[in-house]
Amino acid sequence: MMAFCRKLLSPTDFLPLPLSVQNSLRCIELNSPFSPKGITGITTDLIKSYFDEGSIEEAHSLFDEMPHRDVIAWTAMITGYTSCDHHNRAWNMFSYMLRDGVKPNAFTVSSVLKGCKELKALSRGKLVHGLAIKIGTQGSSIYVDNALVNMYATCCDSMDNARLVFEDIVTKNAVSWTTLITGYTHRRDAYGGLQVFRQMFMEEGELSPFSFSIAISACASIGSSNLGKQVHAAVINHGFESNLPVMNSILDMYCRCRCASEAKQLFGEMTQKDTITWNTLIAGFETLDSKESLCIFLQMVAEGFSPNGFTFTSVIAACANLAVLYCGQQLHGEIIRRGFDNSLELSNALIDMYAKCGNVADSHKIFSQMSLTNLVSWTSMMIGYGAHGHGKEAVELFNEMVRSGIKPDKIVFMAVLSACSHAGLVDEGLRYFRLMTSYYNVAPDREIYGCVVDLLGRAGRVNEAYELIENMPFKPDESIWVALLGACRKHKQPTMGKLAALKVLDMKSNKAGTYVLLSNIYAAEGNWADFASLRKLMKSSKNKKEVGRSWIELKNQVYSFVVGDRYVSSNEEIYEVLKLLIRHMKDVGYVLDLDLDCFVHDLEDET
DNA sequence: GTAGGGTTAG
Repeated sequence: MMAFCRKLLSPTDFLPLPLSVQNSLRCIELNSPFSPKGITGITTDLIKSYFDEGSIEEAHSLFDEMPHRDVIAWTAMITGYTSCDHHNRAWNMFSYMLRDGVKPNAFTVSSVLKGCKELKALSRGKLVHGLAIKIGTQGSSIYVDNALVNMYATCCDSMDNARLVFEDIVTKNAVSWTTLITGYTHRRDAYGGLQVFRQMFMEEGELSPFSFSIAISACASIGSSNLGKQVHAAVINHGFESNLPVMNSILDMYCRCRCASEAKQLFGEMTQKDTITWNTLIAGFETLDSKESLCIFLQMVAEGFSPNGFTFTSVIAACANLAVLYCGQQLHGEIIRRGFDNSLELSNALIDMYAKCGNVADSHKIFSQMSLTNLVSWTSMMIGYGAHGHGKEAVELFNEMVRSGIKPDKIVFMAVLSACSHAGLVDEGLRYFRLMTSYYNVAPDREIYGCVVDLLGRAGRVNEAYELIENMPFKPDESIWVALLGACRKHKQPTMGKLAALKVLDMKSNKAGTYVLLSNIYAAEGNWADFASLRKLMKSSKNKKEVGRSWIELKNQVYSFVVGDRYVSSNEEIYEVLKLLIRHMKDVGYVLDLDLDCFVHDLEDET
């Protein structure tokens, strides 16, 4: 015992120790040897300090040396391990505690349940639930009840249990409500979450800003600005407008519901802003208007806010969307200067950016230099290869990924199938389509079938593509027929093309492009009666084909233009570059597809 | 001396 105290009080330990631990030791000095906490209490205090500083091993050895460990000390260890994401060590501590005959209290039970929740370990959670009933903590501690709801709401297939425990809570507090709403929302049942949110008002439950943020995030996840606006109004009515996380989630909701002007207005009216506010707007505009997203980024820096990894991930994605290589490279330099270049997510965004800017070699350079990769890194690299027609490299990368132990998901299969499709590796692609279910146990969905239709269609195997559509376990949607129609157009298959076009129009799709393609087919087969009636229909419905837009980056400025654009034509330098590009395309053997494209443009001019 | 819920990435 004396040796233990001497170790604790040794002045040589003071200097390298974290500040909070030093403070605890000073407290011992002040109180020792007649500390009111007792030596066990002071040591527990120290253990907590070590965990707070992330010094796990120090906390562990201190606990090992404790001559007497009470329930509070054990619980501090369990909580400490849980806070450092060492959930299995927390569970082991709990087992040792029970083995030592120490009776857990409500603090212990709620901490252990949190660990079960993090591990999504339902069976362990159920054991603890049983124990909680046995020792009488369920129903007597709101912390235990809420932790049970949280554990069941997070584990798979146990939402009913979460609901049962929740309904049994006599005095539900704000945490109980928020936990249940979060449970539904995080398992992608936004309507379920919003229903509980509504129930909370009806039962006059305790309101808190937390429940408002999660309800808003539920509205965002279903893209309902209508519901989002209602919750926004409730936020104002209940005086939560001054809560920054709530306002940030409303901003995110407007962005994700594609309400750009509402988002901009709210942002302008917000009196308080933090990095998350800026990042939310920048990330939101990355998909809504990438150029604007870059402008907001400049504004953020000008106003003295420090961009972080999230910020750079969004602006790099914006550069990818705009295909502005020079801008992306400058930002990459800034990322390295600021030391964010070892971020996994950011490296993934850079792989995508370089590939979309036509520089797949630099994508690979980033990919190969990454110390840590995940499924997204491999997928981004495969998408990059696929888009550049390097199907073989994409397939090799897929095999390498599987060898490295990463389990493929649906999206990586889409990347491989698309890469095979663009490189004409039809049989290779079909092999992966088969392996997907038979070997990798990934269920193909409608989008995967769309990829396979595209794979067959691009190669001109339109009949096989049609057969696949007819036999797939889903009702074909518009995009699948559009893919087949595109293939028929490319391979000049008017009969199948007519069928696909009629299917698209059957789906009440008012896509003018489909009308144009169908009328082209009628014209080509000399069916002038149908051609004329379709053109009449197009004129009456005022359908206009969305204009195809191209862009060119010149001297750090992006110019966007459409066919016959006078603005671009008047800029001599751009015109010269375009002429150069066309000459280069002809030199490498590209033949302009004039017959159909001119027809489309003629029609556009007329409508 | 030990316990809880929310907002930003293929």
